[in-house]
Amino acid sequence: MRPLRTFLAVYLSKQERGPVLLNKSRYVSRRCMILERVRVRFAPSPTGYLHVGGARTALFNWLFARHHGGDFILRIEDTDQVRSTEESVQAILDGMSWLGLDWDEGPGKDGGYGPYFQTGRLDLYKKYAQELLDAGRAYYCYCTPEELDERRKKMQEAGEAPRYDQRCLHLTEEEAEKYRAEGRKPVIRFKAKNSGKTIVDDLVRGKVVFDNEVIDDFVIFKSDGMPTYNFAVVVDDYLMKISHVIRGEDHLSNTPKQIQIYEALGWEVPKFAHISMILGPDRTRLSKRHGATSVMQYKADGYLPEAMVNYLALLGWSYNATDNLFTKDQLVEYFSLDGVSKNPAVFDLAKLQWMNGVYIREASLDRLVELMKPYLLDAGYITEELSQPEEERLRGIVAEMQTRLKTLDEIVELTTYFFKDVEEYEEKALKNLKKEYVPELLERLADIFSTLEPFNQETVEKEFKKLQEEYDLKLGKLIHPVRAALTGRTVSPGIYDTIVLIGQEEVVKRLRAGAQKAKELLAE
RNA sequence: GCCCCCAUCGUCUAGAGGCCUAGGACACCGCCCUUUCACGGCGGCGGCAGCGGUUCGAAUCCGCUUGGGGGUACCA
Repeated sequence: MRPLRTFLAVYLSKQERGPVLLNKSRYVSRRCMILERVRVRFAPSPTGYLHVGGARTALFNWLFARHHGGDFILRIEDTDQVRSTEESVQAILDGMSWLGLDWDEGPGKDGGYGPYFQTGRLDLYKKYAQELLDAGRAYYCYCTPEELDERRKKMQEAGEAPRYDQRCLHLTEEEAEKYRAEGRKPVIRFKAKNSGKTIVDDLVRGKVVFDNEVIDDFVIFKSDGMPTYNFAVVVDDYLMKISHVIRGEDHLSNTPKQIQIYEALGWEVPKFAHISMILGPDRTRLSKRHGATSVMQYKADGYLPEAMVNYLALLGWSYNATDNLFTKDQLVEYFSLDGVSKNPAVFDLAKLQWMNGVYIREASLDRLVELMKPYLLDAGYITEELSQPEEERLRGIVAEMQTRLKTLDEIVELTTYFFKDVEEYEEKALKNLKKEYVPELLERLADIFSTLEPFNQETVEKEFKKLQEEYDLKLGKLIHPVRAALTGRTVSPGIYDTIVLIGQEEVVKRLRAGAQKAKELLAE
C-alpha cells in the first residue's frame, strides 16, 4: 500500500498539481481503489438512543458514501426481541435527521435491497442457514443456556479457553428426537474451521491475524427463531451489496467469525474498516457516567448540529495538521479512511463547547432567535406570540449574547435581567453600589432618563459623558454602579446597549431602586 | 484466563528514518483591546510510556515490559 501510495502521490503531484497535496489519498481512492460502487451502511440496534459513538460511526459511513458518490444505507438490527423498541427506532431516526445524515436506502426509503429491518428478513436468514445445514457447515444444538453456562465456567476454572465442546455436532436422529420430546428448542451452530488462520484485512489497522483455534462453533440461529448478529450481518451485508463495512472496533474480534461465514457460503468478503472507540475522560468506554451520551440530549442542551458533526468528525479523523473547523461540504470533500486514526479518542466536552460557540457566532441572527425561543419560553421569559416590538427587542438581546454563548441554553442564565426584575444583587454588585456618591448619581440618572427623548444608545451615552464631566469621575465609576442597579450583576453587555434593551421605564425604576439599595447599604 | 487492538502535550491530533530545537487546535496562564463579561489579537506552560535492539542517524522500523481499550453470549 505505502509504496504504491507514495509513488502515486509523487507521480500525480508532478503530473497535475505541484508538490503540495501528497498527504491525503484522494488520488488513490479516485484512481485505483474504488472500482465497484461504494455502498456502506449504518446498522444500529434499536435498544436505546443514538449515542455519540454510534453517531460518529454513522457520520464516517455517511461521509465515505458522499465522498465517493456512493450509497448510504440505514439498516435496523432488531433481532433482539427483548431489547428492541419502536421508540428507539424513532429516536435513532430523529438523531440522524438532526445531524443531517440522510440515507439513500433504509426505513421509509426503499432502494431495492430491503426490507431494512432485520425482523423483516427472516426468510432470507433461514434460507442461508439451511444452505449451511445442507453443506454440513452448521448443525442443530440442543444444549440449554444453563448447561452451557456451567460448562463454560468449568472450562474457565480449568484455565481453558471457553469454547463450545461440539457435543451436538454428531447427534443421531434418536438423540435429537429425545431432546425435542423433552421440549428443548434447538439453536443452529456454525461449524467453524478450527485450524489455520483467518485474516482480517482492515483498511484502518492493516492485516489482523486470528488463529482459528480460538473460534468455536458459535450460534447463528437462536432458539426463538431469530438469527444472531454474526450471521444476520453477513447475510445482509452480502445481499445489500455492501462494499465497505465501517464500524466500531468492538466488532473487530467478531470479524473472523463473519469471514468464515462468507467463505462457507462462497461469498466475497467486503472491505473492513474498524474505527476506534470513544472513551470518557477516565479512558473507559464512554457511558452515561461521563455525562450526556445521547445525541438528542446534546440538542436539548443547546448544541448546534453542525458543531456536533464537526466535532464528531474530528474524533478519530483528521485532515491535516492545522485545520479544525469544517463545513459539512468540506468534510465530504476531504474525508478519507486514511485520515482515520487507530487510537481510541477521549470525548472532550470543552472542545465541543468551544466549537459550538464558534458556530453560534457564525449563525445568522434570524436562526439564532428562533433557536433561543424554546429556552426562553421554558424559562417564562417570553410568551408564545410576540408583538413586533417584542420581537425586535429579542433580536437585540440575542445579538448581544451571540459572542457570549457556548451553548444555547446559557441564554436563560445570561439574560434574566432583561426579562425579570432585579430581586437580588450579587455580592460584588453590592460593593459597586456601596459608595457615597452612588445614591445621588443614580437618582440624577433616573431623572434624566425619565424624560430623555429619544431614548437610544447615542442619547444615553451623551448623558453619561455629561455626567462624567460634571462629577469628574472615571467613566467606570459611573458605569459599574449603574450596571449593578440595572442587572444586579457585574457582568452584562455594554452598558448603553443594556440600558436601551432594558427599556426606558424599567431603567428609571431600577435606578431608583438601586439608589434606595445604596442608601441602605451605606446606612448599615 | 485466552484472543485482538492501541500508545506523541491534560484532551483531539500532525508526523511515513535525517526537513523535529516535535507542529496545530481545545483547555489552562499572562499581556493587549476595553465600562464589566465575551469576542478578537499576541505570547507562555506542556508531550514522543519504559527498556532493549536495527541504523551513520529513530517519535518514526523490530522485540519485550507496562498501561489502556475491545472480544470471548441463544446482545448487537
